[in-house]
Amino acid sequence: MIIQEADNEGCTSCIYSSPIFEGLNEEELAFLARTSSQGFYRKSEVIFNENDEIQRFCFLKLGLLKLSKKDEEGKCHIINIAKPNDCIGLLSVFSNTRYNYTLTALEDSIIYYVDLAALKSILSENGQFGIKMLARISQAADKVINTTFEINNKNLRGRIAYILLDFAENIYKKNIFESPVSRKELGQLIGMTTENVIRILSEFRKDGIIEISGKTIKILKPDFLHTLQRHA
Amino acid sequence: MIIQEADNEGCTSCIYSSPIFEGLNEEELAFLARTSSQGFYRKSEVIFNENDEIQRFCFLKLGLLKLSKKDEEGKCHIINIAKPNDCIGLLSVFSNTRYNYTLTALEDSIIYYVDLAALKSILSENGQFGIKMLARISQAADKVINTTFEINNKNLRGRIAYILLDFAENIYKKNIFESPVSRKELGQLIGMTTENVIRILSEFRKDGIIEISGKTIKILKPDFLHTLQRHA
DNA sequence: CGCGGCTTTGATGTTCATCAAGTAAAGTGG
DNA sequence: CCACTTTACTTGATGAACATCAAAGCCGCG
Repeated sequence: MIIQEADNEGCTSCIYSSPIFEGLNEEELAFLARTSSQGFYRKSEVIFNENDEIQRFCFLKLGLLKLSKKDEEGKCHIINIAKPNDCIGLLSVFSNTRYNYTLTALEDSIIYYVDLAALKSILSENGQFGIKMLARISQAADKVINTTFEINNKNLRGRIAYILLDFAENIYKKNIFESPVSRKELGQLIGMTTENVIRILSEFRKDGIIEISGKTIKILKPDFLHTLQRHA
Repeated sequence: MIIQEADNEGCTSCIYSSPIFEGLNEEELAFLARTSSQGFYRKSEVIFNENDEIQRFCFLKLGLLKLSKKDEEGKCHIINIAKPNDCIGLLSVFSNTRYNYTLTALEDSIIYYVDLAALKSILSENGQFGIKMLARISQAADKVINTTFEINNKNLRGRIAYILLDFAENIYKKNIFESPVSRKELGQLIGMTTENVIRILSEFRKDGIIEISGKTIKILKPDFLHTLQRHA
């Protein structure tokens, strides 16, 4: 990982252009930019670990990340996949001093860091900005809770259908894409064993619902997946 | 349900004494109190429904509530149980215009309502208060996410152990208590069928781990439940 | 007092995890 | 760059855990 200081090219302008900081005035933006930095991470690099101390507020500029957590038996579960402009660890930043989750890059990623104290100082002066942050945090939490809810109420076929559609519709906006995660990680994401992920993907392939070649997945019958997902 | 206006006895002082509004000055508290009201609900009364419009910020003064949601097949799931001073629907208030969940009283309950616009106006002026709200919302979300996570990773025995300990340790702070929910609701809360809830409770009773008489549950061997909960 | 919902127990069946075993791919060190 | 090791992927067979179905007693409520 490489960290660049704030004054280098790119970083300042990214604070300025981020939708997260929309509504802040020139002075506030400049103040934030002075305490900010950016990190470049390669695919599969760990950005922070469960239980690491929270020092900075961070958000994803480019790439794709996974938020994961180990259960009592040491088995890993993926809580969420973060897309650009998602505030990462949003759920812990204001309430905890340590992360509840481990953050790992699924693709090469760029992350912007803002000093927490600086952010809080802006927040304490600018209530409107605070309200926006409340909305943002609230939405992020809702999303995690809802996704978990939906996945839990589906059988295995429904879960695979759900996640394939999620990738196609929300992340890649295309019916053909490279899966950002391995079969094993897919299992960790939707709560099933690797073997069953593979079995059901194969089944969908044989049934002509999808095409698979390695990590590339093409959805041939999205409507069919929608039905599966809804009913199961 | 009965709604009392702000100026009646009790309500104003409750805004003043609530930990949620700690740190607000006299003027701010008075402003909030002017737009506030309280509602009394009987056990099993519905306070709001999934998809109702959000008009007010509310928090539980006294009693116990359940937050529930129906899945696509119409099956009900309990997302969370709210205790006094929990901000209710906290997860939707700042991001949505409608509730994601249905709120129902599990015991006779008193709820305080604060006008959302009034709250936002305070928030926009008082950034420190906003930061506290961020922490609070963040904590509430964390709690829901963590609980769901833990329950999902346990087998049925572990889930029953978990929820019995949760009631005993976090809600009633006693090893003997009246279950606030029916067997059916227990199932909805920890994701299992009513039949299996009953089966496992009976098993625990036969094994001398608990005593049951109707809704009254006495935990005889809490250590045993802790072990069960951890390992399964 | 009778009806509907809650509770309980037993029998049955399905879904899914686990185990096993083999191939392919990807990373590692000499 | 090749041998080696590890990790990912795949398929099949088995068994356990859990849901579903059925039936009967219980309780509260109108």
